[in-house]
Amino acid sequence: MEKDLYGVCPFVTAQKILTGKWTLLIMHHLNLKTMRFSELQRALPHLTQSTLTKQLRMMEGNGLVIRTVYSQIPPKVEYSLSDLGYEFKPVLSTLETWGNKYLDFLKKN
Amino acid sequence: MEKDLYGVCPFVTAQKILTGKWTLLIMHHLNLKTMRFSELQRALPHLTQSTLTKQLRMMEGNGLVIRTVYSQIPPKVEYSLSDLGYEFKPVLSTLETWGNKYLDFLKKN
DNA sequence: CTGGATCCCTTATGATACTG
DNA sequence: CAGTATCATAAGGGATCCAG
Repeated sequence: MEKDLYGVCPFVTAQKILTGKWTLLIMHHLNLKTMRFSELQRALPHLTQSTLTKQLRMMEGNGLVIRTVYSQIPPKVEYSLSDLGYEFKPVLSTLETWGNKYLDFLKKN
Repeated sequence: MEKDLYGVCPFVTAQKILTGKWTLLIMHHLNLKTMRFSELQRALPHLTQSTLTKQLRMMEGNGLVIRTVYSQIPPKVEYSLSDLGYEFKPVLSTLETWGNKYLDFLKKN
């Protein structure tokens, strides 16, 4: 990832990482456990295969996710969080709490 | 905001809210204090006027921001966080921490 | 000062079909 | 099983100009 002038602000940086429409959801699942590609697909039925692949590639490129390939037939690929990815956990927690408050808010309105 | 089937998950909800490229940054500033439109512009020199307006309208629509108009010449409009917006504060804190870790990571690589 | 109205462009996302 | 390739579309963001 390039380091431009805007990139010195933690919020701008965070925002960049979170742009992907499914990033948070994938982070959440991988935070619970390492998963295979097909497991992620089942857990996220609203993504197409190609979209999921792109998201994972992006997250891998950003250093959030580690991709482990087992050379065998049939192929097996596992996705897990990097150290940086695990450090994201507090954000997931607070975000989950807030997301639920927001859902309550929506119900009342 | 519509309530579709996906909207029962706090992460999906949160992701929707955070899609805006500048949402986090605006939240951060408004979390510190109520600001006028022109103050926000100065604080965020990389947004055009029209983009800032759109972002704020979106955040207002999402219930994060409150827009107060003072009927006077010249016009004065203040933006502040709603209760829901203030409850977002823990997310901002954890995100800031993580963003800084990420920046450190980038420096080393 | 605070925005509205347009037009344009890039990027993100999705559908579909094919492959080692 | 885990992708790739291609094509199509949609949405977000930005530039510019106008206005109460």
